[in-house]
Amino acid sequence: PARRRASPRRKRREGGATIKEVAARAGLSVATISRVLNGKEDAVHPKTWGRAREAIDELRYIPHGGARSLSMNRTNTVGVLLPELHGEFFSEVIRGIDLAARAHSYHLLVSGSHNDWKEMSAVLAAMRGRVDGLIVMAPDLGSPVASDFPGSIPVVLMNCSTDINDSIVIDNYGGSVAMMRHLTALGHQRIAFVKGPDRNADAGERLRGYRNAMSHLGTTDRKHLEIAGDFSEEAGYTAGTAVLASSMKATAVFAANDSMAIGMLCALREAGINVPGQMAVVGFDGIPAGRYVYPSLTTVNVDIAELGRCAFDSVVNIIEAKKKTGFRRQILPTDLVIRESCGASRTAAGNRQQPQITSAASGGGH
Amino acid sequence: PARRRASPRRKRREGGATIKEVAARAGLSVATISRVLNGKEDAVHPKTWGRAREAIDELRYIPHGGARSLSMNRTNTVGVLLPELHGEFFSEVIRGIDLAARAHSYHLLVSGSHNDWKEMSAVLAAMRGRVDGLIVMAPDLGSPVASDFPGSIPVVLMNCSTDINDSIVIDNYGGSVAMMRHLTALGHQRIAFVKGPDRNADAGERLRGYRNAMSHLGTTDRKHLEIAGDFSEEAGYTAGTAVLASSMKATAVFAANDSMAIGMLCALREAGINVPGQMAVVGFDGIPAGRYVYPSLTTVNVDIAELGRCAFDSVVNIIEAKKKTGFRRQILPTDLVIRESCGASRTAAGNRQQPQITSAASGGGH
DNA sequence: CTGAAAGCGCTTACAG
DNA sequence: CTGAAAGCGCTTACAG
Repeated sequence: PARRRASPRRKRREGGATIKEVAARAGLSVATISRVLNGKEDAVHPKTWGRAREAIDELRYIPHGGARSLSMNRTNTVGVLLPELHGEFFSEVIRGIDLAARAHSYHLLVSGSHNDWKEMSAVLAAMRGRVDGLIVMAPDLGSPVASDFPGSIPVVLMNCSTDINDSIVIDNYGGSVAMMRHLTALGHQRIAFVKGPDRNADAGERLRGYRNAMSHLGTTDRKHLEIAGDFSEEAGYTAGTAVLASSMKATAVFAANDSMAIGMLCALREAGINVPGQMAVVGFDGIPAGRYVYPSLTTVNVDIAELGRCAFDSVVNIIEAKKKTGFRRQILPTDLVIRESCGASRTAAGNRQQPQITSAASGGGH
Repeated sequence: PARRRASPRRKRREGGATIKEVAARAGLSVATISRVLNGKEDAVHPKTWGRAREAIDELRYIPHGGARSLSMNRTNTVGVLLPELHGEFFSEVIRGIDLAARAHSYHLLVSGSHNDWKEMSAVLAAMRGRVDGLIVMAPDLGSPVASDFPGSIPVVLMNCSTDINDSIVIDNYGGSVAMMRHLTALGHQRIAFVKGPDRNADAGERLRGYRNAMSHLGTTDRKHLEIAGDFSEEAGYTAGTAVLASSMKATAVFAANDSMAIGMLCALREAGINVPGQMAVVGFDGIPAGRYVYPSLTTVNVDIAELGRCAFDSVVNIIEAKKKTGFRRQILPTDLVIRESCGASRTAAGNRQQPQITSAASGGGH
C-alpha cells in the first residue's frame, strides 16, 4: 500500500486557524502551543511563551472545542432533557440550571422530549460523546430504566426517581398537606381537587397529600370531589364548570397546579361566582402568572430555579468526584404563598391592594 | 525513540463500547462497522451486515457523537445565545428554535449572555468547534462586530442586525405605528409612552413609531409624555405613578412592552384609576400573562416562536447550502390584539367576559 | 464488498 | 524547557 499521497485527503476546514498553523507561524511545536493555550506557565520558557502568544493573536486563533473534548475525554457540557422547553415552569428550571452551569463553566445541551419515549431515547443516544452528564426530567414516563442512559454516564433525575440514579424531587406531598391544612384552618371541609395527568409523578404525590388530608375530615363520598385534569389551563376551566354543576357543594378547590387554578378562576368568573367569597381557589407551583390573575392566586410555591440549580450541582458532583457514594435523593421544600384567592388575606379580592411587583425584573420583555 | 509501549498510554474511557470493540467482536473492520452504522446498505454484503448488527446490539453500542463530529467536520448542533434564558419572551423563542431544530435533527447548545460583552465573547469562543452555526440575540449591545464570531461560521442575528450578517427582526416600527393608529382612532390624543432600555434596538424602533405617530397629532410638549423605562415590571409601575403625577393629563399609555404595561396596570389599580375607563393601557409583545391580567391587556402581538423558527431555518440554510448569496434580512410582522385594557372591546372591564383560555396547553405546570 | 490507514484538531506521557 | 508521536473515536478515499 502506498504510504504517501500527493495531495491531502481532506479539504481544509473553512473555519478558523488550527493549532498546527499557529505552531508553524511561531516556529514551535504544537505541543508548546498547546501548553501556553492551557496556561502551563512553568512548562514553557517566558521567551517562547511570548512568541507563541504572538502567533496565536496574529492568527486570531480560537481552539476547537470538539477536538479538545475528544482528546481530553471531557466535554464540559451537561445535557438537559425536559418534557418541554417552554412554559413558565420549564423556563425557570432552565434558568436555574444555566445559573449553576455558568458558575462551573459548563455548557448546556438542551432538548425537549415531548413526553415521548422514542424521542427521549433518540436524544439520549445522540448525546453520547457530547456531554459529561445528564439532567433528565420525565415525570410522565414512569421510571426511566438504566439502560436508557448511554454508557455509565452520570445522570440526575428531576421530578421522578429510580433506585439506581441520583434524583431531586419537589416535596409535593408535604406541600399538598400544608395547603390542605391551610384550607381546613379557614373552615373548609368540602374541598374539591383537580388532578394532574394520570401517570405524572408530581401529580400523584399532590393527590396523595390531598387524599390523606381529606381522610381526616370524614367527608363522605369524598371521591366525588376529585376531578380529572391534565395540568393545562383548559382542564382547569372544564373542571370549573364541573365543580359548579356538581352536587357536592364544594367551598374550595385545590388545583394540582397553577395553570389549572387559573383556568378555574376564568370559569368561575364567567359564571359570576365570587372568589374567594363564594369559592376559594388554590394552586401549586408558584408560577409568575399567579400574581397577575384576579384575584391573585394562593399557591404552594416551589423554588423552581433552585430545583434546576440543585440538579446541576448534583451532576457536577458526580462528574468531578468520581467516587460513587451511592445514590442521593434530594427533596426540595415548598412553601405556602397566601394571596387573595383563598380568602385568608386581609386584602380580600375587590379591595385596594398592594402592587404585586416582582422583585427581580421578571422577564423584562426581552 | 521507542516505537511501542508495553501499556496503552491512556486509560480506557469509562463510557460505553467503541467502534473498535464492536469490530473486534464481529470479526470485521471498523470501516465496515462504520458503514452499517451509517446505513450504507449497498456497500456492505447482507451477511456481513447481519454480523455487524449483531455485535452492535450485543455490546449495546452507541456511537460517540463528539468523535463523529470531529471526523465529519459537522456537529449537527446550533449554538443559541440569548440575553437571558428565562422569561416568557425567551422561553417562547427557545421553543420556536427547538421545534425547528427537532425537525432538522439538530441539537441546541444554549447560553445566556446576560447582556455582558465579555460573557458573550467567551461563550462564542467556547462554541467554536462545537456548533455548525450560531443564532445570536443581543439587542442591548449595539451591533456585534464580525470579529466576535469565531472563524467564518454561519450566524444569524435576532432583534438586531449588521451589514455582514443574516438577521431577523420584529416589525417593531410597524407594530408601534399600528397601535398608535388604533389609539388615536379611539379618540386619544395625549398618549404617554413608557420607553424601553436606552440602547435596546427593539425599544428604539417602538419609540420611533410612537414619535412618528405623535408628530402627526400636533400635541405640544409631547416630549413630556415620554417616560423612562427598562422593560421591567417595576419600571412600568414607577412609570404609572409618574403618569398620574404628571401635569400632562394623558388619557392613554403605550408601554414599550407587556411587562411594563402590567406594572402600569398595578400602579393604576392601586391608585383607584379605572382602566380603561379613566385611562387606556396597551403593551407590546403578546406575552401570555397579558391574557390573565385584569383588565386583559391590549397589545401588539409578536409570534415569538415563529421568530425562533425563522432564525433557525436561516442558519440551517446557510449551513447546508454553502453558497453565500449575500445577507438576508427578514422582518417578522406583528398584529394588534385588542382586549379590554384599551377600552375598544365591547366587553369592557368589569363586565362578564369570555374566558381567556389558551388554545394550546400553555405551559401546563410541567 | 472489505480493510488498512490517514485524517479531523487537539492533549499529554515520554524522551531528551 | 521542548518536540515527536500516540491517542481520543470516528469517517472515508484508496486499493484491492
